[in-house]
Amino acid sequence: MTECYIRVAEDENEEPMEIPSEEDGTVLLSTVSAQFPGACGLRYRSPVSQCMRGVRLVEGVLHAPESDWGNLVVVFRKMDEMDAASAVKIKRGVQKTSDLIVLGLPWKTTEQDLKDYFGTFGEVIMVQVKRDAKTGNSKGFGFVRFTDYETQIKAMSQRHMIDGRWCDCKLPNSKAGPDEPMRSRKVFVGRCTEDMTTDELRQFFMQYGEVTDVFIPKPFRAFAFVTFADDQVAQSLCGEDLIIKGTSVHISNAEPKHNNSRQMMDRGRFGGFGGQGFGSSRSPNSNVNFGALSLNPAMMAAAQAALQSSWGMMGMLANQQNQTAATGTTPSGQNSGSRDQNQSYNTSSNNYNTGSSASLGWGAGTNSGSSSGFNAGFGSSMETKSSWGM
DNA sequence: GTTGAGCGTT
Repeated sequence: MTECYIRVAEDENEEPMEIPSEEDGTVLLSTVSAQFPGACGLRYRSPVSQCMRGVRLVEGVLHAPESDWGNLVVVFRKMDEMDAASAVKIKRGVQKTSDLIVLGLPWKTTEQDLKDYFGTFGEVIMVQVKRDAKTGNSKGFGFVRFTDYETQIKAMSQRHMIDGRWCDCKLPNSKAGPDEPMRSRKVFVGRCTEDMTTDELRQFFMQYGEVTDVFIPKPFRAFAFVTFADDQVAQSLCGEDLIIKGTSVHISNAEPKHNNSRQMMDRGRFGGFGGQGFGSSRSPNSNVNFGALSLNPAMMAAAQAALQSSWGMMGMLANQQNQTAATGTTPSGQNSGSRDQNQSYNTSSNNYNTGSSASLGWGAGTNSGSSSGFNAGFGSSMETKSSWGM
């Protein structure tokens, strides 16, 4: 077999592109993804069954279907609802406006002046001039909020001559975090194993986009942070369970350190899941209440993983299902059983952060030597987490 | 009754 070109398209109706095969007649997935970013495989329509058939993929090498390659269609990583969901997420994030601080205002400038001036850029929905409470004198700065994000971008991109002074219009420091939590370039990687190195994580996550930083807390805590150059790449991975070195890790938002679990719940992130009843009967005989349980570091980290984002708990539950399914088909797991691979989660309440009444359950096989309460242990672990300064 | 880099009483 000699090198030839095979025809590949994004869709059956699209014009195909020719990409080279290897000398042995196979095609490298990397060759495909070089032309079709995000590609993870190929498929074709079987002349026999008229169904779409997947092309065999082994270790990054695509093997020709039957006798030769016909017209191939690229399979992209996570189609349909995930792409749609992340597209919506991204769109929402981009369109969201925030208050802008206006610095350098003349003392005499009023809110009406601000509204008149910024109204020439686009619809204004809020203006403020900050004043001294007693004297009523302007402090020389204020805030403005536009309806449209495009207007906000325009306003921030230039200086403003207002009542005879040059003023700046920028994102206030106070709104850098909580207002736009979905636009982080950093993701939280839960359920890491100790043998994963920063280099390996970097290598792995490179496939999704440029990685600018990998941070693994020491000593080992079963999670890591990966920062991408592009926030959209980071966001597109959130909620995913990815397999690294045979271990399923869970990707979620890297929340700012001030976002503790209490704040997250008060913000109503868990509210939408109320009534769905997270598996209160999933493992009825293997649940241990936190109140009488001491957590080892990996479990502690797993708990943090759950609280890192609104998807964390869902992810852990989903993963538990995956794990259960996986152990059924895999003779011997690749993970040492001492870690968090075989624990079960359980809650009969949506109130995750109350001490004794919370009924988060952990699987059997945990060390229960100490009698320190969950609140104490968890509280200190959150303190530790804060000290890493995300 | 002043001032000129900053960061929002409600």
